[in-house]
Amino acid sequence: MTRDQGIAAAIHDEIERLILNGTWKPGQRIPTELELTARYDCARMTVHKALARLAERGLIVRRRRAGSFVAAPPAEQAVLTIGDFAEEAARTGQRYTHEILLRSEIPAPAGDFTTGEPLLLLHCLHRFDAVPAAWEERLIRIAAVPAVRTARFEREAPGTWLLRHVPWSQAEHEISAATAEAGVARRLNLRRGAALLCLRRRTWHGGGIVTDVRLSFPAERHRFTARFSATTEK
Amino acid sequence: MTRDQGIAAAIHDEIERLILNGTWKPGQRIPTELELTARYDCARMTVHKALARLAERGLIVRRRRAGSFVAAPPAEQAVLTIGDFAEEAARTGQRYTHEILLRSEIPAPAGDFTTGEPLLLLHCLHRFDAVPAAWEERLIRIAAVPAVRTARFEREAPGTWLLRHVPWSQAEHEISAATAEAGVARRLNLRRGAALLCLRRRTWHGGGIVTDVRLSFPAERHRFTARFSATTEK
DNA sequence: AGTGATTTGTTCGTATGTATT
DNA sequence: GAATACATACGAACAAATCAC
Repeated sequence: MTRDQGIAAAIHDEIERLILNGTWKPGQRIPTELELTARYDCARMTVHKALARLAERGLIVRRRRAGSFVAAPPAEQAVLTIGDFAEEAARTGQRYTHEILLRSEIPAPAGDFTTGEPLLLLHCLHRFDAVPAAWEERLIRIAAVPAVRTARFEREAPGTWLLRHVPWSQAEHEISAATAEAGVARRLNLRRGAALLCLRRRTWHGGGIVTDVRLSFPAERHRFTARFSATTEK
Repeated sequence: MTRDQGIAAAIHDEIERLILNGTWKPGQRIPTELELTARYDCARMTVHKALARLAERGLIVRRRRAGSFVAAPPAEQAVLTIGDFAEEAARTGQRYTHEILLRSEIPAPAGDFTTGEPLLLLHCLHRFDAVPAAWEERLIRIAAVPAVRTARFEREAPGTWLLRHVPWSQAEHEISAATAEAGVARRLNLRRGAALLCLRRRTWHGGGIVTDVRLSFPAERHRFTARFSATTEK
Protein backbone atom coordinates (compact mmCIF):
# COMPACT_ATOMS: atom_id res chain seq x y z
CA MET A 1 0.00 0.00 0.00
CA THR A 2 1.31 3.36 -1.00
CA ARG A 3 0.45 6.41 0.98
CA ASP A 4 0.43 6.36 4.72
CA GLN A 5 -2.35 8.93 4.92
CA GLY A 6 -4.36 6.20 6.56
CA ILE A 7 -5.65 2.74 5.96
CA ALA A 8 -8.76 3.85 4.09
CA ALA A 9 -6.76 5.98 1.70
CA ALA A 10 -4.31 3.16 1.07
CA ILE A 11 -7.10 0.71 0.27
CA HIS A 12 -8.70 3.29 -1.98
CA ASP A 13 -5.47 3.84 -3.86
CA GLU A 14 -4.69 0.18 -4.26
CA ILE A 15 -8.10 -0.63 -5.68
CA GLU A 16 -7.89 2.39 -7.93
CA ARG A 17 -4.63 1.08 -9.28
CA LEU A 18 -6.15 -2.34 -9.94
CA ILE A 19 -8.92 -0.70 -11.94
CA LEU A 20 -6.77 1.76 -13.83
CA ASN A 21 -4.22 -0.77 -14.95
CA GLY A 22 -6.92 -3.16 -16.05
CA THR A 23 -6.38 -5.93 -13.52
CA TRP A 24 -9.99 -5.45 -12.54
CA LYS A 25 -11.97 -4.91 -15.71
CA PRO A 26 -15.15 -2.90 -16.30
CA GLY A 27 -18.22 -4.83 -15.27
CA GLN A 28 -16.26 -7.19 -13.08
CA ARG A 29 -17.48 -7.72 -9.59
CA ILE A 30 -15.02 -6.81 -6.88
CA PRO A 31 -14.73 -8.47 -3.46
CA THR A 32 -17.37 -7.64 -0.89
CA GLU A 33 -16.70 -5.29 1.95
CA LEU A 34 -16.36 -8.26 4.26
CA GLU A 35 -13.81 -9.98 2.06
CA LEU A 36 -11.79 -6.78 1.84
CA THR A 37 -12.11 -6.35 5.58
CA ALA A 38 -10.43 -9.73 5.95
CA ARG A 39 -7.82 -9.07 3.30
CA TYR A 40 -6.70 -5.77 4.79
CA ASP A 41 -7.34 -6.82 8.36
CA CYS A 42 -9.29 -3.74 9.32
CA ALA A 43 -12.79 -2.68 10.23
CA ARG A 44 -15.61 -2.80 7.72
CA MET A 45 -16.17 0.95 8.12
CA THR A 46 -12.66 1.54 6.87
CA VAL A 47 -13.20 -0.54 3.75
CA HIS A 48 -16.58 1.10 3.33
CA LYS A 49 -15.06 4.53 3.34
CA ALA A 50 -12.57 3.59 0.64
CA LEU A 51 -15.27 2.05 -1.54
CA ALA A 52 -17.66 4.94 -0.98
CA ARG A 53 -15.01 7.31 -2.25
CA LEU A 54 -14.34 5.17 -5.30
CA ALA A 55 -18.07 5.07 -6.00
CA GLU A 56 -18.31 8.84 -5.64
CA ARG A 57 -15.52 9.27 -8.15
CA GLY A 58 -17.29 6.95 -10.53
CA LEU A 59 -14.74 4.15 -10.65
CA ILE A 60 -17.07 1.60 -9.17
CA VAL A 61 -20.81 1.13 -8.99
CA ARG A 62 -22.34 -0.29 -5.86
CA ARG A 63 -25.61 -2.14 -5.58
CA ARG A 64 -27.05 -3.48 -2.41
CA ARG A 65 -27.12 -7.18 -2.18
CA ALA A 66 -25.55 -7.42 -5.64
CA GLY A 67 -22.09 -6.14 -4.75
CA SER A 68 -19.66 -3.60 -6.13
CA PHE A 69 -18.62 -3.53 -9.76
CA VAL A 70 -15.94 -1.81 -11.76
CA ALA A 71 -17.74 0.97 -13.63
CA ALA A 72 -17.74 1.40 -17.37
CA PRO A 73 -15.18 3.97 -18.46
CA PRO A 74 -16.75 7.37 -18.48
CA ALA A 75 -17.70 9.46 -21.44
CA GLU A 76 -14.82 11.77 -22.05
CA GLN A 77 -14.91 14.50 -19.53
CA ALA A 78 -12.56 17.29 -18.87
CA VAL A 79 -12.30 19.73 -16.05
CA LEU A 80 -11.56 23.03 -17.58
CA THR A 81 -10.04 25.69 -15.41
CA ILE A 82 -10.67 29.13 -16.74
CA GLY A 83 -8.12 31.21 -15.02
CA ASP A 84 -8.29 34.79 -14.04
CA PHE A 85 -6.35 36.99 -16.45
CA ALA A 86 -4.22 38.59 -13.80
CA GLU A 87 -3.41 35.19 -12.37
CA GLU A 88 -2.52 33.74 -15.72
CA ALA A 89 -0.26 36.63 -16.55
CA ALA A 90 1.48 36.32 -13.21
CA ARG A 91 2.09 32.64 -13.90
CA THR A 92 3.73 33.30 -17.23
CA GLY A 93 5.60 36.33 -15.98
CA GLN A 94 3.79 38.80 -18.19
CA ARG A 95 2.41 42.14 -17.29
CA TYR A 96 -1.35 42.30 -17.36
CA THR A 97 -3.37 45.44 -17.93
CA HIS A 98 -6.95 46.12 -18.83
CA GLU A 99 -8.80 49.08 -20.16
CA ILE A 100 -12.49 49.90 -20.00
CA LEU A 101 -13.48 51.22 -23.41
CA LEU A 102 -17.21 51.50 -22.91
CA ARG A 103 -19.41 51.78 -19.91
CA SER A 104 -23.09 52.53 -20.20
CA GLU A 105 -26.37 51.74 -18.55
CA ILE A 106 -28.91 50.28 -20.90
CA PRO A 107 -32.29 48.57 -20.60
CA ALA A 108 -32.09 44.80 -21.06
CA PRO A 109 -32.82 43.49 -24.53
CA ALA A 110 -34.91 40.36 -24.89
CA GLY A 111 -33.03 37.24 -23.87
CA ASP A 112 -31.83 35.90 -20.58
CA PHE A 113 -32.58 39.07 -18.71
CA THR A 114 -35.98 40.43 -17.86
CA THR A 115 -36.61 42.73 -20.79
CA GLY A 116 -36.11 46.37 -19.93
CA GLU A 117 -34.45 46.07 -16.54
CA PRO A 118 -31.32 48.18 -16.10
CA LEU A 119 -28.04 46.64 -17.13
CA LEU A 120 -24.49 47.82 -17.16
CA LEU A 121 -22.77 47.27 -20.49
CA LEU A 122 -18.99 47.14 -20.46
CA HIS A 123 -16.40 46.75 -23.16
CA CYS A 124 -12.97 45.87 -21.89
CA LEU A 125 -9.68 45.16 -23.59
CA HIS A 126 -7.19 42.89 -21.87
CA ARG A 127 -3.51 43.11 -22.64
CA PHE A 128 -0.52 40.95 -21.84
CA ASP A 129 2.69 42.94 -22.07
CA ALA A 130 0.82 45.65 -23.94
CA VAL A 131 -0.32 43.20 -26.64
CA PRO A 132 -4.11 42.79 -26.94
CA ALA A 133 -4.98 39.35 -25.58
CA ALA A 134 -8.74 39.38 -25.19
CA TRP A 135 -11.77 41.46 -25.98
CA GLU A 136 -14.59 41.42 -23.48
CA GLU A 137 -18.22 42.45 -23.88
CA ARG A 138 -20.14 42.15 -20.67
CA LEU A 139 -23.63 42.76 -19.38
CA ILE A 140 -24.26 43.01 -15.67
CA ARG A 141 -27.69 43.07 -14.07
CA ILE A 142 -27.50 46.06 -11.79
CA ALA A 143 -30.21 44.83 -9.45
CA ALA A 144 -28.13 41.73 -8.76
CA VAL A 145 -25.02 43.71 -7.82
CA PRO A 146 -26.00 47.27 -6.95
CA ALA A 147 -22.44 48.06 -5.93
CA VAL A 148 -21.44 47.78 -9.57
CA ARG A 149 -22.86 51.27 -10.17
CA THR A 150 -20.05 52.89 -8.28
CA ALA A 151 -17.29 50.45 -9.20
CA ARG A 152 -14.68 51.97 -11.48
CA PHE A 153 -12.82 48.77 -12.45
CA GLU A 154 -9.52 50.56 -12.43
CA ARG A 155 -7.51 48.20 -10.30
CA GLU A 156 -9.49 45.09 -11.07
CA ALA A 157 -11.07 43.90 -14.29
CA PRO A 158 -14.86 43.48 -14.15
CA GLY A 159 -14.61 39.68 -13.95
CA THR A 160 -12.27 39.72 -11.00
CA TRP A 161 -14.31 42.38 -9.28
CA LEU A 162 -17.50 40.35 -9.70
CA LEU A 163 -15.84 37.22 -8.39
CA ARG A 164 -15.18 39.06 -5.16
CA HIS A 165 -18.66 40.58 -4.94
CA VAL A 166 -20.87 37.67 -5.98
CA PRO A 167 -19.50 34.64 -4.25
CA TRP A 168 -20.47 31.07 -5.00
CA SER A 169 -22.44 31.43 -8.13
CA GLN A 170 -23.26 29.03 -10.89
CA ALA A 171 -22.09 29.48 -14.42
CA GLU A 172 -22.61 28.13 -17.88
CA HIS A 173 -19.80 28.22 -20.40
CA GLU A 174 -19.83 27.95 -24.10
CA ILE A 175 -16.68 27.72 -26.16
CA SER A 176 -16.80 28.36 -29.85
CA ALA A 177 -14.79 29.71 -32.74
CA ALA A 178 -15.60 32.62 -35.00
CA THR A 179 -14.04 34.93 -37.51
CA ALA A 180 -13.31 38.45 -36.39
CA GLU A 181 -15.59 41.13 -37.72
CA ALA A 182 -14.24 44.62 -38.16
CA GLY A 183 -14.78 46.06 -34.68
CA VAL A 184 -13.24 43.22 -32.73
CA ALA A 185 -10.45 42.83 -35.26
CA ARG A 186 -9.46 46.45 -34.76
CA ARG A 187 -9.47 46.14 -30.98
CA LEU A 188 -7.38 42.99 -31.04
CA ASN A 189 -5.13 44.27 -33.75
CA LEU A 190 -6.02 41.48 -36.16
CA ARG A 191 -7.01 41.25 -39.78
CA ARG A 192 -10.72 41.04 -40.46
CA GLY A 193 -11.64 37.38 -40.84
CA ALA A 194 -8.94 36.14 -38.47
CA ALA A 195 -9.98 33.18 -36.34
CA LEU A 196 -11.13 33.86 -32.78
CA LEU A 197 -11.58 31.55 -29.87
CA CYS A 198 -14.71 32.66 -28.06
CA LEU A 199 -15.89 32.03 -24.55
CA ARG A 200 -19.33 33.01 -23.41
CA ARG A 201 -20.10 32.73 -19.75
CA ARG A 202 -23.40 33.39 -18.08
CA THR A 203 -23.40 33.52 -14.34
CA TRP A 204 -26.30 33.09 -11.96
CA HIS A 205 -26.61 33.66 -8.27
CA GLY A 206 -29.56 32.71 -6.16
CA GLY A 207 -31.79 32.05 -9.13
CA GLY A 208 -31.20 35.29 -11.01
CA ILE A 209 -28.74 35.90 -13.79
CA VAL A 210 -25.92 38.20 -12.78
CA THR A 211 -23.74 38.66 -15.78
CA ASP A 212 -23.34 37.57 -19.37
CA VAL A 213 -19.88 37.93 -20.80
CA ARG A 214 -18.35 37.21 -24.18
CA LEU A 215 -14.61 36.95 -24.44
CA SER A 216 -12.80 36.77 -27.76
CA PHE A 217 -9.21 35.60 -28.00
CA PRO A 218 -6.94 35.71 -31.01
CA ALA A 219 -6.64 32.08 -32.11
CA GLU A 220 -2.85 31.97 -32.04
CA ARG A 221 -2.60 33.52 -28.63
CA HIS A 222 -4.92 31.46 -26.54
CA ARG A 223 -6.14 27.95 -25.94
CA PHE A 224 -7.95 26.16 -23.21
CA THR A 225 -6.36 23.10 -21.74
CA ALA A 226 -7.88 20.52 -19.51
CA ARG A 227 -6.67 17.30 -18.08
CA PHE A 228 -8.98 14.49 -17.35
CA SER A 229 -8.01 11.50 -15.40
CA ALA A 230 -9.79 9.13 -13.16
CA THR A 231 -6.68 9.47 -11.04
CA THR A 232 -7.37 13.10 -10.22
CA GLU A 233 -5.50 13.90 -7.07
CA LYS A 234 -7.47 14.88 -3.99
CA MET B 1 -33.72 19.66 5.87
CA THR B 2 -34.41 18.62 2.35
CA ARG B 3 -33.51 15.18 1.18
CA ASP B 4 -34.15 12.18 3.32
CA GLN B 5 -31.17 10.30 1.95
CA GLY B 6 -29.85 10.39 5.46
CA ILE B 7 -28.99 12.83 8.14
CA ALA B 8 -25.46 13.45 6.87
CA ALA B 9 -26.73 14.30 3.40
CA ALA B 10 -29.33 16.64 4.81
CA ILE B 11 -26.77 18.48 6.91
CA HIS B 12 -24.49 18.68 3.91
CA ASP B 13 -27.23 20.18 1.77
CA GLU B 14 -28.34 22.67 4.36
CA ILE B 15 -24.84 23.99 4.91
CA GLU B 16 -24.27 24.10 1.18
CA ARG B 17 -27.36 26.26 0.85
CA LEU B 18 -26.15 28.61 3.55
CA ILE B 19 -22.89 29.06 1.68
CA LEU B 20 -24.39 29.38 -1.77
CA ASN B 21 -26.95 31.97 -0.87
CA GLY B 22 -24.36 33.97 1.00
CA THR B 23 -25.69 33.58 4.54
CA TRP B 24 -22.28 32.21 5.41
CA LYS B 25 -19.70 34.30 3.63
CA PRO B 26 -16.27 33.34 2.32
CA GLY B 27 -13.68 33.33 5.07
CA GLN B 28 -16.27 33.09 7.78
CA ARG B 29 -15.78 30.45 10.40
CA ILE B 30 -18.57 27.94 10.66
CA PRO B 31 -19.70 26.15 13.83
CA THR B 32 -17.49 23.37 15.16
CA GLU B 33 -18.39 19.75 14.69
CA LEU B 34 -19.52 19.63 18.28
CA GLU B 35 -21.80 22.65 17.90
CA LEU B 36 -23.33 21.16 14.79
CA THR B 37 -23.69 17.84 16.58
CA ALA B 38 -25.80 19.65 19.14
CA ARG B 39 -27.76 21.67 16.61
CA TYR B 40 -28.77 18.65 14.54
CA ASP B 41 -28.96 16.31 17.50
CA CYS B 42 -26.88 13.57 15.96
CA ALA B 43 -23.51 11.91 16.35
CA ARG B 44 -20.32 13.76 15.66
CA MET B 45 -19.38 11.24 12.97
CA THR B 46 -22.48 12.20 11.05
CA VAL B 47 -21.59 15.86 11.10
CA HIS B 48 -18.02 14.95 10.24
CA LYS B 49 -19.14 13.08 7.16
CA ALA B 50 -21.14 16.05 5.92
CA LEU B 51 -18.26 18.47 6.51
CA ALA B 52 -15.71 16.13 4.96
CA ARG B 53 -17.78 16.03 1.81
CA LEU B 54 -18.13 19.80 1.71
CA ALA B 55 -14.38 20.11 2.15
CA GLU B 56 -13.78 17.63 -0.65
CA ARG B 57 -16.00 19.67 -2.94
CA GLY B 58 -14.11 22.78 -2.03
CA LEU B 59 -16.90 24.72 -0.35
CA ILE B 60 -15.19 24.77 3.00
CA VAL B 61 -11.63 24.58 4.20
CA ARG B 62 -10.83 22.72 7.38
CA ARG B 63 -7.90 23.42 9.66
CA ARG B 64 -7.13 21.48 12.76
CA ARG B 65 -7.57 23.33 15.94
CA ALA B 66 -8.58 26.44 13.99
CA GLY B 67 -11.96 25.26 12.75
CA SER B 68 -13.78 25.08 9.42
CA PHE B 69 -14.15 28.09 7.15
CA VAL B 70 -16.19 28.93 4.11
CA ALA B 71 -13.79 28.71 1.19
CA ALA B 72 -13.07 31.54 -1.20
CA PRO B 73 -15.09 31.21 -4.38
CA PRO B 74 -13.19 29.04 -6.78
CA ALA B 75 -11.38 30.12 -9.87
CA GLU B 76 -13.82 29.56 -12.67
CA GLN B 77 -13.98 25.91 -13.42
CA ALA B 78 -16.10 24.03 -15.82
CA VAL B 79 -16.68 20.38 -16.34
CA LEU B 80 -16.68 19.80 -20.01
CA THR B 81 -18.30 16.69 -21.30
CA ILE B 82 -16.99 15.74 -24.67
CA GLY B 83 -19.61 13.47 -26.01
CA ASP B 84 -19.26 10.61 -28.36
CA PHE B 85 -20.34 11.58 -31.88
CA ALA B 86 -22.82 8.78 -32.25
CA GLU B 87 -24.32 9.66 -28.90
CA GLU B 88 -24.58 13.31 -29.71
CA ALA B 89 -26.24 12.60 -33.02
CA ALA B 90 -28.72 10.29 -31.37
CA ARG B 91 -29.59 13.02 -28.91
CA THR B 92 -30.32 15.55 -31.60
CA GLY B 93 -32.08 13.05 -33.81
CA GLN B 94 -29.52 13.22 -36.58
CA ARG B 95 -28.00 10.40 -38.51
CA TYR B 96 -24.33 9.91 -37.82
CA THR B 97 -21.87 8.33 -40.21
CA HIS B 98 -18.13 8.24 -40.43
CA GLU B 99 -15.69 7.40 -43.15
CA ILE B 100 -12.05 6.36 -42.90
CA LEU B 101 -10.18 8.26 -45.59
CA LEU B 102 -6.66 7.23 -44.71
CA ARG B 103 -5.17 4.37 -42.82
CA SER B 104 -1.46 3.72 -42.75
CA GLU B 105 1.24 2.44 -40.48
CA ILE B 106 4.06 4.88 -39.99
CA PRO B 107 7.05 5.21 -37.68
CA ALA B 108 6.54 7.75 -34.93
CA PRO B 109 7.87 11.23 -35.56
CA ALA B 110 9.63 13.04 -32.74
CA GLY B 111 7.23 14.22 -30.07
CA ASP B 112 5.13 12.47 -27.49
CA PHE B 113 5.81 9.03 -28.90
CA THR B 114 9.06 7.14 -28.78
CA THR B 115 10.61 8.15 -32.06
CA GLY B 116 10.35 5.44 -34.69
CA GLU B 117 7.93 3.07 -32.99
CA PRO B 118 5.06 1.89 -35.17
CA LEU B 119 1.93 4.00 -35.20
CA LEU B 120 -1.34 3.78 -36.99
CA LEU B 121 -2.33 7.01 -38.71
CA LEU B 122 -6.01 7.53 -39.44
CA HIS B 123 -7.94 10.25 -41.16
CA CYS B 124 -11.64 10.14 -40.54
CA LEU B 125 -14.52 12.31 -41.61
CA HIS B 126 -17.59 12.52 -39.40
CA ARG B 127 -20.95 13.46 -40.83
CA PHE B 128 -24.26 14.43 -39.32
CA ASP B 129 -27.09 13.87 -41.78
CA ALA B 130 -24.52 13.58 -44.57
CA VAL B 131 -23.09 17.05 -43.78
CA PRO B 132 -19.42 17.05 -42.75
CA ALA B 133 -19.29 17.81 -39.04
CA ALA B 134 -15.75 17.02 -37.99
CA TRP B 135 -12.39 16.10 -39.42
CA GLU B 136 -10.24 13.75 -37.41
CA GLU B 137 -6.52 13.07 -37.64
CA ARG B 138 -5.41 10.39 -35.25
CA LEU B 139 -2.28 8.58 -34.26
CA ILE B 140 -2.49 5.34 -32.32
CA ARG B 141 0.47 3.60 -30.75
CA ILE B 142 0.13 0.06 -31.99
CA ALA B 143 2.08 -1.47 -29.12
CA ALA B 144 -0.45 -0.02 -26.70
CA VAL B 145 -3.43 -1.52 -28.51
CA PRO B 146 -2.28 -4.39 -30.72
CA ALA B 147 -5.86 -5.24 -31.62
CA VAL B 148 -6.03 -1.99 -33.56
CA ARG B 149 -4.12 -3.66 -36.40
CA THR B 150 -7.08 -5.78 -37.33
CA ALA B 151 -9.81 -3.31 -36.45
CA ARG B 152 -11.65 -1.99 -39.49
CA PHE B 153 -13.59 0.84 -37.83
CA GLU B 154 -16.57 0.20 -40.03
CA ARG B 155 -19.27 0.06 -37.42
CA GLU B 156 -17.55 2.21 -34.86
CA ALA B 157 -15.46 5.31 -35.27
CA PRO B 158 -11.88 4.99 -34.00
CA GLY B 159 -12.60 7.02 -30.88
CA THR B 160 -15.52 4.88 -29.82
CA TRP B 161 -13.63 1.71 -30.62
CA LEU B 162 -10.70 2.83 -28.48
CA LEU B 163 -12.95 3.76 -25.60
CA ARG B 164 -14.10 0.16 -25.50
CA HIS B 165 -10.63 -1.32 -25.84
CA VAL B 166 -8.59 0.92 -23.57
CA PRO B 167 -10.66 1.51 -20.51
CA TRP B 168 -9.89 3.94 -17.76
CA SER B 169 -7.29 6.07 -19.35
CA GLN B 170 -6.14 9.60 -18.67
CA ALA B 171 -6.44 12.33 -21.18
CA GLU B 172 -5.29 15.85 -21.82
CA HIS B 173 -7.43 18.17 -23.87
CA GLU B 174 -6.61 21.35 -25.66
CA ILE B 175 -9.23 23.51 -27.29
CA SER B 176 -8.18 26.13 -29.77
CA ALA B 177 -9.32 27.94 -32.86
CA ALA B 178 -7.69 28.03 -36.26
CA THR B 179 -8.34 28.93 -39.84
CA ALA B 180 -8.89 26.08 -42.24
CA GLU B 181 -6.06 25.37 -44.63
CA ALA B 182 -6.84 23.88 -48.00
CA GLY B 183 -6.94 20.17 -47.14
CA VAL B 184 -9.21 20.42 -44.15
CA ALA B 185 -11.39 23.01 -45.83
CA ARG B 186 -12.02 20.65 -48.71
CA ARG B 187 -12.90 17.77 -46.42
CA LEU B 188 -15.29 19.86 -44.39
CA ASN B 189 -16.71 21.62 -47.40
CA LEU B 190 -15.62 25.06 -46.22
CA ARG B 191 -13.85 27.99 -47.77
CA ARG B 192 -10.16 28.23 -47.11
CA GLY B 193 -9.63 30.51 -44.16
CA ALA B 194 -12.91 29.62 -42.48
CA ALA B 195 -12.75 29.46 -38.70
CA LEU B 196 -12.36 26.05 -37.09
CA LEU B 197 -12.86 24.96 -33.53
CA CYS B 198 -10.12 22.47 -32.76
CA LEU B 199 -9.85 19.84 -30.07
CA ARG B 200 -6.66 17.94 -29.48
CA ARG B 201 -6.78 15.04 -27.11
CA ARG B 202 -3.89 12.91 -26.01
CA THR B 203 -4.72 9.78 -24.11
CA TRP B 204 -2.50 7.75 -21.83
CA HIS B 205 -2.97 4.38 -20.25
CA GLY B 206 -0.70 2.82 -17.69
CA GLY B 207 2.05 5.35 -18.22
CA GLY B 208 2.27 5.12 -21.99
CA ILE B 209 0.59 7.33 -24.53
CA VAL B 210 -2.10 5.54 -26.49
CA THR B 211 -3.48 7.99 -28.98
CA ASP B 212 -3.17 11.56 -30.10
CA VAL B 213 -6.15 12.94 -31.95
CA ARG B 214 -6.94 16.28 -33.52
CA LEU B 215 -10.53 17.09 -34.30
CA SER B 216 -11.55 20.10 -36.35
CA PHE B 217 -15.09 21.40 -36.34
CA PRO B 218 -16.60 24.06 -38.57
CA ALA B 219 -17.05 27.05 -36.29
CA GLU B 220 -20.73 27.53 -37.04
CA ARG B 221 -21.58 23.91 -36.51
CA HIS B 222 -20.06 23.10 -33.18
CA ARG B 223 -19.44 24.48 -29.74
CA PHE B 224 -18.51 23.05 -26.39
CA THR B 225 -20.74 23.79 -23.48
CA ALA B 226 -20.07 23.26 -19.85
CA ARG B 227 -21.94 24.08 -16.73
CA PHE B 228 -20.21 24.84 -13.54
CA SER B 229 -21.94 25.05 -10.27
CA ALA B 230 -20.89 24.40 -6.77
CA THR B 231 -24.30 22.79 -6.49
CA THR B 232 -23.38 19.97 -8.84
CA GLU B 233 -25.60 17.08 -8.01
CA LYS B 234 -23.98 13.84 -6.82
C1' DA C 1 -45.50 -14.67 -4.60
C1' DG C 2 -43.03 -14.79 -0.59
C1' DT C 3 -39.25 -15.67 2.52
C1' DG C 4 -34.68 -15.62 3.96
C1' DA C 5 -29.96 -14.51 3.17
C1' DT C 6 -26.62 -11.46 1.50
C1' DT C 7 -24.59 -7.04 0.73
C1' DT C 8 -24.38 -2.35 1.00
C1' DG C 9 -25.94 2.16 3.55
C1' DT C 10 -26.18 4.83 7.55
C1' DT C 11 -25.73 5.94 12.05
C1' DC C 12 -24.13 5.55 16.82
C1' DG C 13 -20.63 5.72 20.47
C1' DT C 14 -15.97 5.51 21.63
C1' DA C 15 -11.08 5.83 21.33
C1' DT C 16 -6.85 7.59 19.83
C1' DG C 17 -3.88 10.40 17.00
C1' DT C 18 -2.25 14.88 15.30
C1' DA C 19 -1.76 19.58 14.12
C1' DT C 20 -2.24 24.22 15.86
C1' DT C 21 -2.86 27.80 19.00
C1' DG D 1 3.15 21.82 27.63
C1' DA D 2 -1.93 22.08 27.61
C1' DA D 3 -6.16 22.65 25.36
C1' DT D 4 -8.70 22.57 21.24
C1' DA D 5 -10.67 20.83 17.09
C1' DC D 6 -10.16 18.09 13.33
C1' DA D 7 -8.76 13.14 11.43
C1' DT D 8 -9.13 8.46 11.47
C1' DA D 9 -10.28 4.04 13.02
C1' DC D 10 -12.91 0.49 15.59
C1' DG D 11 -17.07 -2.26 16.59
C1' DA D 12 -21.90 -2.73 16.72
C1' DA D 13 -26.48 -2.26 15.22
C1' DC D 14 -30.13 -1.79 12.20
C1' DA D 15 -32.17 -0.35 7.68
C1' DA D 16 -32.84 -1.00 2.88
C1' DA D 17 -32.38 -3.28 -1.30
C1' DT D 18 -32.30 -7.30 -3.94
C1' DC D 19 -31.00 -11.89 -5.25
C1' DA D 20 -31.97 -16.84 -4.89
C1' DC D 21 -34.73 -20.29 -3.76
